[in-house]
Amino acid sequence: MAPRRQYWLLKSEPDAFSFDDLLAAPKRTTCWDGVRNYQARNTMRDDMKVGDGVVYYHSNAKPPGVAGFAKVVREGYPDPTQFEKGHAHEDPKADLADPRWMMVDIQAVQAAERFVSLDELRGVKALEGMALLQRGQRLSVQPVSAAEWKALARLTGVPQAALSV
DNA sequence: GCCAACGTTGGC
DNA sequence: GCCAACGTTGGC
Repeated sequence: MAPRRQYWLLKSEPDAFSFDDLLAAPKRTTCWDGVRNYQARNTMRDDMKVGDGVVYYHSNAKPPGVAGFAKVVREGYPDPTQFEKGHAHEDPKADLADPRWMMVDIQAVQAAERFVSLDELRGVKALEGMALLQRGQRLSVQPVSAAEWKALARLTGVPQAALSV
């Protein structure tokens, strides 16, 4: 039996790497490096599987919101930037033999037909319980339920079929 | 630029 | 192991 597909939300600052940047990337794919939070690391290392759906969220944007959808194309592996001398994400305590920070690769699937702002998300009943909308939630990698995924597809004007990759 | 919320660090 | 100080996130 095929494992059940799961869904995740990844935050990115569009000034640094927007959904359009992902669409323009080779194979519309990027590695999700730079995450330096243990909970987010654990999710990428243990839980994100090839084929899982990814909601691409623009944070620190005007306005913040959902810009598109992607999928996981490679499961957790060491983030090389932790070992790069002078790199902004270098971690001097990281051990080559036992890397501390992990990342996944994601590939763009479909841009939102309509960008849906955080403000609008907050008004949607079906999204009440969404991790993103909980007070004090700052994680850059978060779970999304199947029901939330469906609601987000509807809100962004993207047919379910386009996302059932 | 402000600041609330939260995570990490390091002295003890 | 506590907890104050500090750093970061991210909406506003």
